[in-house]
Amino acid sequence: MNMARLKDSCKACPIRHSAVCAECDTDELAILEQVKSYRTYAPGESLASAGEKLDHLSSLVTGCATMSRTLEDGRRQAVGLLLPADFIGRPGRAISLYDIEAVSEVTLCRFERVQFERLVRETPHIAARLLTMTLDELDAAREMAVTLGRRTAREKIASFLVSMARRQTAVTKRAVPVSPVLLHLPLSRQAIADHLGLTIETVSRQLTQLRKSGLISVIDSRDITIPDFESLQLEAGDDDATDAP
Amino acid sequence: MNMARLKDSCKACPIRHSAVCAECDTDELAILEQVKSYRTYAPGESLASAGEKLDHLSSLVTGCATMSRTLEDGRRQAVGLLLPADFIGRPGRAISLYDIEAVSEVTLCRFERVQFERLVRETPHIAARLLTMTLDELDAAREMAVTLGRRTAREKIASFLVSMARRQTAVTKRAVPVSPVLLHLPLSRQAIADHLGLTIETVSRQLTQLRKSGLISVIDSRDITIPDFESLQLEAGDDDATDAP
DNA sequence: CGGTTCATTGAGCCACATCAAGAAGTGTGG
DNA sequence: CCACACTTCTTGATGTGGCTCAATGAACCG
Repeated sequence: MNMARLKDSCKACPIRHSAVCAECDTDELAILEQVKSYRTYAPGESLASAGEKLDHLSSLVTGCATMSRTLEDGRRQAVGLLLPADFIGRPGRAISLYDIEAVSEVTLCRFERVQFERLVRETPHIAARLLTMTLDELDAAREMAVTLGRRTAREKIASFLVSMARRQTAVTKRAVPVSPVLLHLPLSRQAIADHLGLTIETVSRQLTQLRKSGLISVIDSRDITIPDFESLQLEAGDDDATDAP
Repeated sequence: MNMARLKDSCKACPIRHSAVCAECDTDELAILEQVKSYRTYAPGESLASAGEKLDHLSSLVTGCATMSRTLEDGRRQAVGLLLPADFIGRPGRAISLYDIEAVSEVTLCRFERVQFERLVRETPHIAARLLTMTLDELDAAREMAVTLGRRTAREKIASFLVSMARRQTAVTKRAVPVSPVLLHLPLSRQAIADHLGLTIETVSRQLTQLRKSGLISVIDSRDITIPDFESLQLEAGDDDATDAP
């Protein structure tokens, strides 16, 4: 990661056109550049803890992180998977409701809370983009609720893979994944289980079931190919356009 | 419902200080009054359908509605329970992702989509309030995901009752429910099951279990009392402050 | 008072969890 | 280079929480 280059200019930033700053013009970007700061985290490192203060709001620039809650007896449920351009933290609330943990090495573009909250108030382009992004996250969270509440283990795994493939192609600017899809999973089996409300064993078993059904082929534990994307979508019971704008 | 009075003035509106218009000043309210219209729906009536156009954005003024998705084979998962002051529809997207159905008689305060989207752009007080409300909904949706993914049937029922009690007292302006809590459930057993990812039979059984444990007492199928609110919270595995501002 | 809807309760079953044992990869130290 | 520990994933055997199927009860209503 070339930090110097990131610091120099928002124009070279890989998430310039998709993060909370996406709608900003040159002048507004200049303001952001004055107050932003970067920080990197190692895999496994904590970016925030449930119940504790979070005094920076950030955009995730590179890497991957999970947002989750752990119940007192150790049960863990993930509520979000953070990829580049995703926003971390809630304006107006200093206490995080969730644990946020780096999955791979993560770089954040950070703003101090009070400064960012002023920016939201005074910069309509930021406020508007933040609203759009929050509405998108709300859709994603509700879609997650449908999956967690009513889909079978097999459908959960299939829809997780479909969703990951969609987000992966969203980054590379293509509208829709084209078969065969080569998919890299940033998450361990345990992390996938935490996202889907399953156990690690069930995740493993369902993946081998999907493989035996010919819906995926497994390269190694973190990489699979999807020979026919539409078939996998059908398997997910996926009838919507979650990632539509 | 005295429609004439509702139409006359936003000042008499029961959700004046909690809906999307909460932060508006007198001038802004005057603009809203020009473009708003009311509509009532009978119990069971549809306010929106997944995949279909929704050309009004609304605030729910009185009554109760559910937001849900039904899979092709009939499985249904609710993703939200709409109570007075809640907002319906998404600025920027004309197609509803969910079915919205009146549970009791519902009154909406409606705005035509294009007009409202202009208001959001030109009225910072509305944009700001909408952002806050969306962030609150996002928190609620994520909390729901934790419940759906990792809590047992008993915990799901307990946390549902706790959440309903909190929202009920939020309306009456008290900060926190005081024991004993008298709670009215606007939902049928089937609707509760749809919210919690359970069957109607499991909902019924868990309610009688909670009753036998002395955590609730059942007046009739829609009304219960909670003798000790804190005990029920413990039963829910509830360690957070979901409804905090 | 029969018909309809909604809730409760019981009996049996199944999808997924739990428990347990390898297998495969990865890093460390000798 | 191997030996060993450690982590992650897979696979099998067994258990169980909640679902399915079925019957009964309770409230409402024409």
